[in-house]
Amino acid sequence: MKQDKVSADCNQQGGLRVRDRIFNTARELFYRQGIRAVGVDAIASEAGTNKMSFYRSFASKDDLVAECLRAQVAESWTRWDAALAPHEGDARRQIEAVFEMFLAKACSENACGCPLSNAAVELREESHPAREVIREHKTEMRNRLRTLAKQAGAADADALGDALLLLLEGSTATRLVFDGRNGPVGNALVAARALLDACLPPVKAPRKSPGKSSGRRAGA
Amino acid sequence: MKQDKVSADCNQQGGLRVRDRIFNTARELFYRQGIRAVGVDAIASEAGTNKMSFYRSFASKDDLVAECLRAQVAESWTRWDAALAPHEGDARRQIEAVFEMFLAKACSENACGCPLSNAAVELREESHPAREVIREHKTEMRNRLRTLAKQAGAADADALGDALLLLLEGSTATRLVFDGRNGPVGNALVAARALLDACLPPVKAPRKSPGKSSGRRAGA
DNA sequence: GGCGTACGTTACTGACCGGTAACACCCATG
DNA sequence: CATGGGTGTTACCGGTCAGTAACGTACGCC
Repeated sequence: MKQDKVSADCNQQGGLRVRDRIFNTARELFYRQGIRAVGVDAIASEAGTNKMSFYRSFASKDDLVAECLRAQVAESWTRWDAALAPHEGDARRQIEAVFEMFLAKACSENACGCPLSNAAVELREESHPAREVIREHKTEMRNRLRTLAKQAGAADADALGDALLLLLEGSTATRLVFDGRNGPVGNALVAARALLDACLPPVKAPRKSPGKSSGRRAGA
Repeated sequence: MKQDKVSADCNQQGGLRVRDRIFNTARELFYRQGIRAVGVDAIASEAGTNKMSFYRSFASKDDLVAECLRAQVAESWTRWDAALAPHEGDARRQIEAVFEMFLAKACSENACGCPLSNAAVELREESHPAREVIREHKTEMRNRLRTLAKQAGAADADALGDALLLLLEGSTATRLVFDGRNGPVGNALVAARALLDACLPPVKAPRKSPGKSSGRRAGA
């Protein structure tokens, strides 16, 4: 009756199918306002459609939530691998690179924590389909950091990997309270560097000029 | 009509007034299941009373939430001060003590994160009365850690304090996903010790035997 | 006894929630 | 032209939410 389809979507999602518009809108709203705070009606209307079309594309809200988190996981690993790639073979530099990438996201304007960790707070029922996604992702993250720590030559790689994970999780968590510029996340990178300096063996004859490997002040 | 008052409260809150029973029940339910997941009806009936008595004691659910968090803040600082007291004058030992206390709580069975941080995830509206409580508490925590770092002689005390805060926040946050025994929180203390060793000047003639100050493996 | 305080009980409001039914319409494909 | 898939529209369901009104009752205190 009133199918505009060219306008109506205030968000710039012109050519996308309804399902994708709903999906993108849901991810944004869930992240910004919280999962429980956003109803399917709000998602649908914000996506320029209605609730009926929502349920033609998704079996339930819970399913949509799980799928949004799965997409988040995939994007997260894409960024992760992209950060590692330029420093193949230098595990310590890879750790620093993944920290830089991660913290840049966490610090960015409008960031409000980790979508997965936030979902873990909001969705406590063990039966929720999102919980498996969350646990799997965090476990994988932990394993990857421990592996990197081992490759970097840490004596207790598991402890170092866990320490790095705690710094990362703390960084995203504090962003729900503190500013991105003046908050404690601004010191996460120097903390990681200090930890790496303390737990890793001294640099063993790198190929390049050995004096400037860890750029800024490494003392704190 | 049916006022039992001696039984009816399955939880052992026999002699307490209705207001206190509601308050305690609400804190427990909010923490365990999440704030948005718990309605006033559930709180009232779990406290052995009804919704009408709820609204005779509290102006609104949001008010109750804020008051629960304020109580959490007060208890938190009580534990904090109790942890510091035995080591007056030894700031580094105080930091370790507060970490031990904090992590013991975070690791304990049935722990599921920090009530304040969890509330920050669930209650995103800036106007919510809980947000001020949360921000104030986390800021105070940051300041105290920075002060302790300075007293311990850190060159960059602000950075060290922030690093410690990130470790603490990460520890509570990961407890919503990982087990208390096998999770990364188990390595938070060694991480903190490594950080302290790296950022603090070497021990300057302590009174006691200097060889065993940092008990376990300090190298991480 | 009178009275006030604290509390229980029932019933209700209006809003919102997740989810569904039925129907109309556009448009591409055959 | 006919068909069918994708979509918009309206109306509805049962349930839950936060919050309120009105009334009844137990008990302590003067």
